[in-house]
Amino acid sequence: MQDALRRFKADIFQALAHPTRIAILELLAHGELSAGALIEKLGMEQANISQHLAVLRSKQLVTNRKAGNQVFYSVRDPLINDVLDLMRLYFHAYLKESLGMLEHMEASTGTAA
Amino acid sequence: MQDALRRFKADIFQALAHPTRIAILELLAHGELSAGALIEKLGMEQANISQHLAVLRSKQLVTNRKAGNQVFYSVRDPLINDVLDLMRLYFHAYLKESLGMLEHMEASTGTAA
DNA sequence: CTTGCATATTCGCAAATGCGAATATGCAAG
DNA sequence: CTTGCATATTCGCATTTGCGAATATGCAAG
Repeated sequence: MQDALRRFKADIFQALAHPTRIAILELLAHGELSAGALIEKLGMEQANISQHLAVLRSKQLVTNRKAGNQVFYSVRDPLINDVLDLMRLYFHAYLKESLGMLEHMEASTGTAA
Repeated sequence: MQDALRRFKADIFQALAHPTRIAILELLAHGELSAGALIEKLGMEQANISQHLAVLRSKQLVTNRKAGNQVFYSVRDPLINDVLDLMRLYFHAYLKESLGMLEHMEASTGTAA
């Protein structure tokens, strides 16, 4: 049971583990978009985006609504946006630390030639 | 730049995208543990755990402290625990929904034979 | 029914991942 | 220096992933 839970989490993380899929979710954070709109905004191959959408669908991270010719996607649970926001915080902390490390290195090696 | 950020996030999620690595981080949430302790608690191959620790190290999710013969690991930034906690929330929401769906199905098909 | 558009799926194929077996490294005791 | 323990790395090998090209599906207009 404990293990099933971890597999579940790992599956979700796996679905998030691609820059294009993160971009899709971030674009959808503001509201639903058609597949075509996503393809245009991301400037990538149609098949590629469709495949990534299939991954997000299979893990139930997005839902889709068909309207005539088009398919509109939206994030199923806003908690996912919270996770992405937390990652943004994490990135900033990390970045600050990296910059601090850089400054420290420059200070100790001497900035002037 | 936007893209670099997404690659960064995707890399972190990728590191989280394995049940064993999630288990490691959850065990470390309460404090540092030696590699040996992790191996024992998880009951898996030594090489396997060591490989997973290498992944977590390479993404800087954990730090290690060497003490004589042993190596002690700890999570570098507690924010990662927050991410895992959020995932727990997500899982519970998801589970409740799944159960709700199940109940609904049973109700509409009729529980009695 | 045919044509055309939006989207999804399938098909190789290259690259990445996960695993255990085997081997290497590094420290510490004798 | 040798021996032994704790941990890390390397080596095949099987599985999974990501991609574009090609093809399929489904709806809507004529």
